[in-house]
Amino acid sequence: MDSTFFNSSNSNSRSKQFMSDQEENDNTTSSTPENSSGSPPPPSTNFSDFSKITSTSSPKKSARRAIQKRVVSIPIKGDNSNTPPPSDSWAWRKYGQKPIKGSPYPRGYYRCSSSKGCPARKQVERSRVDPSMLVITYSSEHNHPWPASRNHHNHHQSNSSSSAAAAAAVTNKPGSAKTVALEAQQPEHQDHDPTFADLNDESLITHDEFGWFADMETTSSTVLESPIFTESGCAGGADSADMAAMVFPMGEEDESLFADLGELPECSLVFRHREVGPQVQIC
DNA sequence: CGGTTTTGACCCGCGC
DNA sequence: GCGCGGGTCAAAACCG
Repeated sequence: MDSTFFNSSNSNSRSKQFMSDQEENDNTTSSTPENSSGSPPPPSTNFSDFSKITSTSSPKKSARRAIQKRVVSIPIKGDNSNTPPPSDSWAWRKYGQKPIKGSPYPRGYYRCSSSKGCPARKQVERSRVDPSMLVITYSSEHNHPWPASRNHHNHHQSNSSSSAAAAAAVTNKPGSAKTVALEAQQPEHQDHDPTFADLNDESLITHDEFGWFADMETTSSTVLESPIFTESGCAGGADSADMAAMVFPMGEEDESLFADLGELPECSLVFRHREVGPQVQIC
């Protein structure tokens, strides 16, 4: 099914691909001139998970292909240990689950099934620091198009994807909020990649290739009242700057997008890579 | 019947 | 060099 996706990487480096990509991504996203210059290590707060992804750098990895990632942290109402991942309008197929050391909760691995060859993947896990937080990491290759119609897929998956349906149910829980951290990855030599640059500007993230990314961002752009963010973001203040994440309010357009998402909670927090420090908004 | 989930095994990078 | 941890594969089971 996803043969196309996997064909992009050799069997020998299947796992490496993703791992290295993350690292590359980290490198890329955290190496922006503004950020790299004396940027302190990520806060060792609830964002520990994000830190690994957004701040860690691994220069040794050569550029291969761009991988964009977004990390979404969603406060979950209730503390069900079997909380399914929130729906994000795309169909996801779970392809693995692994217990994470240091965390009583396993991490689920999902692959986009909205369309053949969909390179997107996401990891869903409970925050080890705050079990009430669900951390979702979205990732996709830079040059791979994202399913054009999320709405369509969303509806579609509702019928065929139990996980998606379940996820929606979860996110529909009133009072729940989401924290979203997204990050993008790209080859080292593409520091100025226009597309990637867009990632630093929510208003421009609308390219087809990154339509999903833009959508994701928008989708997760709702503000949120995140314990995590409250602690490290608000309290942390400066140290959260290197988190390369920021929060931005959800505008009407965002809401429109959210409309079709439905499953997203009233509040969500978005972390983005940007030279600007994170912003915190509480709804 | 097609697609998804579950779960054990395998692979690989990293740290010691 | 070895062990650990994380990510993915693949087969079987499950579900609508």
